This record gives sequence, structure tokens and C-alpha cells, in this order.
Amino acid sequence: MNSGSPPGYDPRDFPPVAVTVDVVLFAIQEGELNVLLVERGVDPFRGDWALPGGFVQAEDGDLYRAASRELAEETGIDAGAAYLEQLATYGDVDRDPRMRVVSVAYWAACAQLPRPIGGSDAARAELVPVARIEDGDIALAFDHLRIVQDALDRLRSKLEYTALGVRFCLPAFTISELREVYEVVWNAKLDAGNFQRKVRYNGAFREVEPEEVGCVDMGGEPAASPPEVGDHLPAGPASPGRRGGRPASLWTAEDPAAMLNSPIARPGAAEGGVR
Amino acid sequence: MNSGSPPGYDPRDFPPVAVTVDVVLFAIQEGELNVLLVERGVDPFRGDWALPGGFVQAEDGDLYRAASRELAEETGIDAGAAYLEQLATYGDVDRDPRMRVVSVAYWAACAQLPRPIGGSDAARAELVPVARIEDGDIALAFDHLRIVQDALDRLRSKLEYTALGVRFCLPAFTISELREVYEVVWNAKLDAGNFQRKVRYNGAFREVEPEEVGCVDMGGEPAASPPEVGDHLPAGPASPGRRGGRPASLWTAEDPAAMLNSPIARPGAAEGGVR
DNA sequence: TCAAAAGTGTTACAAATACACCCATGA
DNA sequence: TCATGGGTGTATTTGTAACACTTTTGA
Repeated sequence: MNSGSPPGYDPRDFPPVAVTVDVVLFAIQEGELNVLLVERGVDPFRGDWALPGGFVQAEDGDLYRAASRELAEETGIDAGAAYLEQLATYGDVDRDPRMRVVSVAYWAACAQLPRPIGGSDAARAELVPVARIEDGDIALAFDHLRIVQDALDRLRSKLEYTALGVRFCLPAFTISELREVYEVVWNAKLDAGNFQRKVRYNGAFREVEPEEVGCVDMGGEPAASPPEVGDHLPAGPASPGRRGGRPASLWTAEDPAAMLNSPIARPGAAEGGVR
Repeated sequence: MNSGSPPGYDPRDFPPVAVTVDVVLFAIQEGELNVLLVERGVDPFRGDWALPGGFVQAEDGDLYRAASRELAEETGIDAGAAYLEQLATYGDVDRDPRMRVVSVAYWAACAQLPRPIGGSDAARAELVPVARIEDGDIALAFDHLRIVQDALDRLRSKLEYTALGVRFCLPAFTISELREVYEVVWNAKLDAGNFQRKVRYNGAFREVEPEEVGCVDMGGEPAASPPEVGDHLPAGPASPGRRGGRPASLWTAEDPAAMLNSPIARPGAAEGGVR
């Protein structure tokens, strides 16, 4: 770093660049994968949708902190309640017409939005189905379309070999709820029986007794501070419309970012094969 | 981006942050994995080793270009002759004592250093074995130790499911040369017979006739501009000390970044398994 | 002629898939 | 009682690891 700078280097003698963090927050609602977007109220791209983000502040000790602050301001989601991981950094000269802006993008996944959204500032924030973005139905500001696509790639491949799918579920979930997460994210149908085994024999997941629920701590707060009975009972995708069936056991993941010892196969992902 | 900024937002009203690119260049020499480091001639960390890097210039159209320019200045390696991929971005407040510096790190792999190193500037640049870094024998400036470790993780895992190992080889290589790349990077012994099959049936690799060698283009220039006979004959790890053995066929990879249809298993990487 | 490396064959085992089947429940 | 979803059993197939073996060369 800084090699090649003249010996009389002045720390403040640097090209004018602004550094921001942008967050791609994914959440599943009504069986669909969504991204949180805000409507821009100012030029450029006024009226278009954009990723929530903002300048890295002097108070932000590190970039992760800057991203989680941004996430909290926009959704009220506390750091730790959502998974947050650095994605990539974008710095093309003309990505912002006003000046050179280098954006460090993060992606996040959360179970449910505690606040009905609206954000701290006046900007309108909404969950938008990724299908509409991938179809090109939505105009995204700057190079945010590319960022969202990169985040989608990362999300989809990370589900294959980590337990991160659970970040779309409450701390305790049924295996079917988790399976639906995979089906929604991958837009594919998975064999329920085989998926069952994958989870049960994976080591990354642990069965919890119904009484134990409420004590499960995934590193963040479980939605509301005082844990109430029934708080973590199936409230996910599989729950509302259930007309019958055997009662499902509840599961949790100690460390959602942990590697799966055997990956969960994504159908059709390994195409182009020879032999 | 920029949501939360006041309406009367002035593009030049941003926190003072410097943006640099740092490059972690890997190369194999004498059966060892090395990283390119430069010795710092100025404070802070004078005398320590650091990653080559520098400010993002106004002329750099994008971050990739900034990284490849940095690489070229330091090693003479032309963009395209080495693989170059963004790694991650580091922005802790105190990572540089002088001011807030956000560094976008790239990692690179190349077959051989055309120039005996020395760099364009006066700074001493050298290939240092990663083993010495991982053992803690070398003092790295700033948070560059962490960056190198992250790059190593990325490199080692990318070899499993992409054909990027070939970026340590010349455009045409023998399967044994490629195997030794894997063995050096993973610090593990691989079964020669099974590795043979992996490559042969992979689709990502293609056999080339000896006459065809010289026409093979991996996207960059093959070492020297005028391709000479014998230029791409086994010059890698397996070649110099060969005392005998059946003549090996030559191979190439059309798209080194392509996914392998069946991964190359890293021994012992899937430990901690249950069942 | 010997050692070393390239490349092939073979076998034993582990894992993934597909799908049949039983179980427990709510309507 | 019946449809629905949870969960198990199992046969088939596929992929992998291990290793013996043949071939072709340089010293």
C-alpha cells in the first residue's frame, strides 16, 4: 500500500473519492424471494429504485459496522438479527455521474422485517420480488442491477455448502420451512424425503424440543425481546395454509455460517457437463 | 446509495477517505507457493513487508484496471497474462495510522515472472514463500497479514471447483505439472492416476498436439511475444529434474475461470463430518 | 537394466437420487 | 375418512479413493 508515493507524502493528498456501503437485503415473503429497495427522491435517478446505503461515517469503526448501521436505519433490524456479509466493491468512474463513488456492497438475509418498513428517513422502502428485477421490470439506479445480480449469485451458491438458509427462518424452524427457503431461492423443487435426511445428518443442524424454543439464540434477538409461548412455532411459509399432516419437529442451527459437511445439491446447477 | 443525504447534497461534501488497491500475487517457484511483497521504505511500518498497491487514480476506469495497472508497475506483468480477481475490501478506521484508508484487495496468479522483479520504483520487491508468512516469520505492514490469509483461503477453495490452477502454468502444460500446482497450493499429496482422469474427463481441459503449441492463447501473451519452438514445452515444476518416464501429453484450458463439472477433491478439507 | 513418470484397469465403498410407503393430523 | 404433509425404507446409480499394473522414456 502507498508504495510509489513520493517520500514527502501528505496523508491528505489523495484523489477525491467518496466511499459508501450499499446493502442487498433478502427476505422471503409469501413464497417469494424479495430485495429491499428504496425509492430515490433526488437526482440523479430520481424516482428509480436503489439499494439502501450511505456514506461510510467516521464513527463507523469498520465497514461491517457501517453496513449494519445502514441496515438498522433502513429497517430497524438490529445487527446480529440478520446475516450480513461483504459481497464486492464497485468503483467504475462513471457509476455515479456526480463524482467518483466507490461502493462496498454487503448482502444480508433476514427472517422477517420487524418494522413494517418505512425507514428512518422519508424515503419509501419496499420489498420487491427479485423475479421482477431479473425480468427487467424494475429500473434500478446506478449499477445496482449488477450488484443485485452478484448478490443473487452469491446467495444461491452459498446455500449449497453452508447452513445460511436458516437466516430466512426464525431461530426454530421445521425442516419443511427450510426446504421451502431453498426452493424459493433456487426456484426449484426439491425431494422432501431426501432433504429431510440431508438436514438430519448434517451436524450443522440440531433438533430442539418445543419447550426449548424461546431459549434458542441465533446470535441476535428473536424478533421481540420477551420470548412468548408460541412465538417460534411454525410461522414461516409452511405454516399458514396447513390443512393436516404429521406434526413437524423443530430444528435450529448453532452456527448458520458453518459449512455443511455434505452440500445440498442445487438441481441443474452443474449443467454443461461432459462425459 | 446516498439515501439519507440531505436534499441540498453537495457531491464534494464527503468524509475524507483514501481508496487504494492492493494486490496479492501468487506464483509457484521451486515447488513452493509464493506471494509478491515489497519492502516499505517509509513510515509507518518502514522496513516491513507489504502488499504492492497504491491509490486509485483518476485515470483508472474501474477498480480492476487500477489493480492491473498496479500489478504491471510492480512486476511488468501485462493485464491478461495473469488472472486477477477481486478479493475483498478492508476499511477499519485504524488500519492505517495516518488516515482512513479503504483498500480494495485483489488476488492474482501467474505462471512466471517475466522480469526478475525489482519493480518500476525503487522499492525492493520479492517473492516470499507463503509458508514463512503462515508461520509468522515475516512482519507484514498494516492488516496485510489478514489480507494474505483471506487470499490464500480464496485461492485454495477456488482450485477445488474451477480450472484456475492452470494460471500457475504456461498456456500448454502436462497433467503432472498441473497436479503439482494443486499439491503445492494445498500442501497435500494427490493420487496421480485419479488426477489424470479428473482432468481428462472434465470438459474444462482440452488436449493439444505439440505442433499446436504456440497457437494456444490464454487471453494474454504467452511470456514472450514471438512464440518460439519449445517455448511451451514442459518448463514447469515437473520438467527440470526429469530423469525418465513416458512422454506426457500437453493440455490447455480454454476458460481457466470456468467451473469444473466435477470438482477436484481437496484431501482433508471436509473434516469435522458426522455420520 | 533400472528407476521414474505417464497413463489404464479394477475393486470396494460412499453418496445421491428416485420413489414407494407408512404415520399423524386437521378439516 | 380423506387429503395433506412429515418422515422412513430401499433399490439403483453414480462418483470416488485406493492401488495394482503396463508402458515409455532417460540415465
